[in-house]
Amino acid sequence: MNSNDFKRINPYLYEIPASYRADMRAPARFYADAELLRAALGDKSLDQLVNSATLPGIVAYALAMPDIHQGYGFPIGGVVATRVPDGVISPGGVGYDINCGVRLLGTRLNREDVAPYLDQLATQLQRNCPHGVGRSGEFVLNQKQMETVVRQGARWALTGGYATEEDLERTEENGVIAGADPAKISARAFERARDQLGTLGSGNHFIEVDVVDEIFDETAAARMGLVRGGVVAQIHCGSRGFGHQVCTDYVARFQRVVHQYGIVLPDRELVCAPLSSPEGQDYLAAMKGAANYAFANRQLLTHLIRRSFAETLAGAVDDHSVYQIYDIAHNMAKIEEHEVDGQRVRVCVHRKGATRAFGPGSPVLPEVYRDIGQPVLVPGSMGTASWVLVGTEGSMSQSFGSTCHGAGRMMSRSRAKKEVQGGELRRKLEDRGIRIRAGSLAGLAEEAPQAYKDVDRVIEVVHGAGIARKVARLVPVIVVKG
DNA sequence: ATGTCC
Repeated sequence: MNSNDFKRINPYLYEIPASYRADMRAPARFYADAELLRAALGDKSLDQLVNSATLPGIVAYALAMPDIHQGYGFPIGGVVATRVPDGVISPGGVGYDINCGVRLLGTRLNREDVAPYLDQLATQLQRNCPHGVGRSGEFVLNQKQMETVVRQGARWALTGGYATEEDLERTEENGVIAGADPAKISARAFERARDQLGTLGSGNHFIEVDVVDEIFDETAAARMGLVRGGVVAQIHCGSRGFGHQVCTDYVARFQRVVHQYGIVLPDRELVCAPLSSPEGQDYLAAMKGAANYAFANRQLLTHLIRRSFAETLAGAVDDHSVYQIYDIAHNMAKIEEHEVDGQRVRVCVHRKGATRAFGPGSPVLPEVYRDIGQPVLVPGSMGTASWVLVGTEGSMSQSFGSTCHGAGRMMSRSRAKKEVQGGELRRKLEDRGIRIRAGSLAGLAEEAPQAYKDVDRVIEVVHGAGIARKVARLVPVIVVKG
């Protein structure tokens, strides 16, 4: 594949026609500029995008966001909507980290308030928030409690005083997706995850403290309590070993039956089952359970962040309270209604490394955000900016209410580890005034900013294409990683 | 992403 295979629809959108390959059931569209197109041609992600356009029941087109990169079967940064009930659902279209997502927390503090306490705050955050591969935390659940988390998501955390009603209201789906069924989740998944709630994990997961660097939409920013120089905190993590095991289990189960449904796959990793099949329905119920676990996980991390702010700042500042701005998923499949060619259609929207971005007026948004559109949280690579956006009418009409999710990896983990020295990277970031707390220097090297695309460029594309609108740009002052 | 191979 090369750039000649693409038709340029507008300055921010390319298309591969369905005639490109005989097995495509729809065209493939890629939101990008010339440089991001060149970057994406460096791995298999665009071939994976074309593969995803062969799925039975696909509606309109397969979509790729500007931060696309290679994933399991599907590209990370892909959006595929399949028709209900005759389309398919694919675990690879969701990803191994089910409901990996981002939570943004606000404070009443500004940069000057926290400046003297940044080292102490960084240390407390690292101490309080368990991090690293396989790491367990202080919340150890029995089977019954786990099943409650599966059914209730972040709402489960109300009972222990780890959540407020406002936190839940300001979470996608109010922090709980209906229809989760613990009976569809394996004993092994439960065993792996019962001591992992309220833990960060590793890889690109992080907790950050950021300062608002620039405001682009005063009205929307004010609604979220964002002011220039204001301090916010960000959580990026997912469902830990729980979602991973659910995905593993269902990929194996789907592989055993996919041939029975007469589905021909260009890549084994694209394995799927009809939405109406027992396998499809069971996966959906299990995936919802893992998604609810992830919402609960980010909720408990919120509790630990509040504890860290209190321990560091109580008595030192007037108000150290931490409130929820929003929490979004970027690895999920959801049944939604969208308008396609003037018709309302029910579809299963697979968003893998893509964020829901519902526009103004959507009834699923909390009242405080209904007229500005859904907040969209886009973390950049380590040490670079992160963005707050809102969903638009354009995302609703063009991209099944979806937009990008991050900077997008450009260099493999192994290459980054070879080319980047973790200790040196940490020094460089610390020299720029960013407090780094990293569990592993090798892990830090894998997340080096040079291994990622330029998040500001990614944002220019989605903003320019109209599938999200800029609200605020954030820059980090503390980064905590596994 | 992931008890980075039950």
